Amino acid sequence: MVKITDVARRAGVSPSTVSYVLSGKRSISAATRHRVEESIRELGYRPHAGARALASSRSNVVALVMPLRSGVHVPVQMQFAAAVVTTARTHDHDVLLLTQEEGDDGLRRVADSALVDALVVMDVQLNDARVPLLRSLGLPSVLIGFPAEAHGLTCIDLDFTATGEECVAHLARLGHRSVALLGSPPEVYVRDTGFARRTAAGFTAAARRYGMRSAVLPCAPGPQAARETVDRLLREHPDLTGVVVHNEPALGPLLEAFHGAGLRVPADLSVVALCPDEQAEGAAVPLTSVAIPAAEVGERSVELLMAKLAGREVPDATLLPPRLTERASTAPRTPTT
Amino acid sequence: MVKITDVARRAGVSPSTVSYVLSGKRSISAATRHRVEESIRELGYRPHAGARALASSRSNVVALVMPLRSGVHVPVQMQFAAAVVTTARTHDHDVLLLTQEEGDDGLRRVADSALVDALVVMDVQLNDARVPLLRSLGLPSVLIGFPAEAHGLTCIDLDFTATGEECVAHLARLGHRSVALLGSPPEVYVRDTGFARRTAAGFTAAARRYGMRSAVLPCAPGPQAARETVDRLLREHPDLTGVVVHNEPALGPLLEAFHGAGLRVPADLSVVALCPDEQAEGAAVPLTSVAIPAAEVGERSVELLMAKLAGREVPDATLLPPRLTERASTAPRTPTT
DNA sequence: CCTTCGAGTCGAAGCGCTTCGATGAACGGT
DNA sequence: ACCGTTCATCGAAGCGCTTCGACTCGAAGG
Repeated sequence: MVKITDVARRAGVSPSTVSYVLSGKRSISAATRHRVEESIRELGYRPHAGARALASSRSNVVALVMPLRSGVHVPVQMQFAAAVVTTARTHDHDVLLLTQEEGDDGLRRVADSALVDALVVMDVQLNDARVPLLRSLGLPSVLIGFPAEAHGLTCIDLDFTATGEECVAHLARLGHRSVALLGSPPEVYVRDTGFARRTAAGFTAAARRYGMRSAVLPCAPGPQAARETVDRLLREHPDLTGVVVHNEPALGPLLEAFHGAGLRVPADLSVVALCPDEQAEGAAVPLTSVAIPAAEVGERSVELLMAKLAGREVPDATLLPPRLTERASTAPRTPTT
Repeated sequence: MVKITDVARRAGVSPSTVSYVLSGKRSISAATRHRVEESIRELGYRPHAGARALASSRSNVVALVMPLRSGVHVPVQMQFAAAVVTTARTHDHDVLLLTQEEGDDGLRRVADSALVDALVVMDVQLNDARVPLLRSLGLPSVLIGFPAEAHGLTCIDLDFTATGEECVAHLARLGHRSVALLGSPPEVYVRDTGFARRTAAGFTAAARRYGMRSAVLPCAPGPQAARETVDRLLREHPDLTGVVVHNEPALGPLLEAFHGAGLRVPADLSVVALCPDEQAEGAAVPLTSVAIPAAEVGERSVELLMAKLAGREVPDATLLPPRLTERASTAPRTPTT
């Protein structure tokens, strides 16, 4: 194994000089830098990560805590993870993969043992048990999603309020006057996720602003539940011409239920979905949709982390603007006779 | 930060004794062990990972190299990754996530810098450029999949030969006499993956053994290609009653093409798929299938790695037996009039 | 011309842990 | 009673790196 003293000897300098060439923390003459860099290349030198971590109290590793078993759409998680790894690498950091399973202890372990020097925590819930822990850990962290009490934490997510608004705005532009949001099953609203509520709030507020009639209905997954939801929707809102679906697993069944009810998309009903692009593209009628910008979230979270590690101030909350992609499922309202 | 000397002082022993309690590498009296463990608990001591790595030249981290952008079914990859992380944790190791993108350099980097002490490499291709590198790296590694020249490497995968055989055996038991394997697009056979060929070999050998007529056809993805493949298949093998599909993306289109050709599954045609269970269950007619045992592969690969790290001998090749799950798409051959 | 300063470099002191050899103590065998 | 063993523990020497203070030298400032 080649070490820093080997490089130093070959370049005719002291080990500390080599270190300074590597870190750039002190000025080095061009000539010396050159010789050192040459020696490094020739010897194929790589600093020993452990030694470095010990001496500098920086491991250059960030932890990524993933919900490896959750209901979140898996390919989206993957995109996110890929973005985190890639971005971390551009900042000379590596990524340690932790699962939600290990829970609190896992976080504490990697933090206390100085295995990592920052954390990215995915899938944060409204009342996430890890939040107090993260506060006390003394390591920079970024949360994907917003807990109820986010003060002093750095959080990032799609701006679901704006997403709700944007979907309504799109339908408004197309002339729709009566719209509905089909959301998550009731328990989700109660239990954990802030985003369901935020979407609904944006949706409702925008509808009011545009002077549209609007409704918000929860929807359980499964064809049976979808049919019931659609029945109820059409009964209670016979003039409905636009819906927004914020419920990936129920999306397919709902579309079939619309079909079953004799509604053609988009002729009779315009549909906007909140779902991954693949899903939107794969539907029988390609769906106008807003996707979770997973790659962007991943990239930005690492960037926030790096900023914090560098001692820079970062905003507590980062909300990424929704991007609505128009596809075939939305059309101007056909004036009903 | 609490360190080993703090624990030692509190327990009234020397640091080395604490270390030996932790590692179990020397015998310690029950009384002393007890006092030390108590102190550790009370102080909340965690050894500094870097210091440990430096002193012991073991980082207790394994690298997982994932193809984060590839065509491999993503949820299956996830399952695999989850199993790797979980199993690694049971052996007191953590997992560093690398992407294929970083390529050779990434492997060399984490190896040379002693960031990790072993590697799990997914998605190994027949002529994988990383193979020579892995040989020269001097770290234990486990490959998921088999390269052309696997000598001296530890590889693990589903036993595709046995899988081909098992599918045929299943159809044979049901009385089928003429079967076909619909495989990957032609380029796959040529380019990279050994498993396509191995499945075909097992399939053909078993068919011969059972005295069945058999054919192997490649199949490109997409509805168009699927229809052409099915047309050709029925034309060339009019007596066909069973097919095995080893091509996840083409599976849906193929089923539709069968339907379009007037074939009912399983009444007219029995279908066995090689695909994830979710996909098999989600089909219109739930498919009899063999799944890649991702979780098992992940677990076993880490176990192999740990054995190698412990200096134990491990087999070069580990082939996991296929498990065929019967669902609705296969049925006894209905004797044609 | 002497001081001051900054740029460039070195030496040495750790960072927190593991591990090796050494040291006692206890113990059974003769 | 003595010796060889084994068991339990300690002290000290690193592991390979970073970093702090100190030093030198030439240029700039008075």
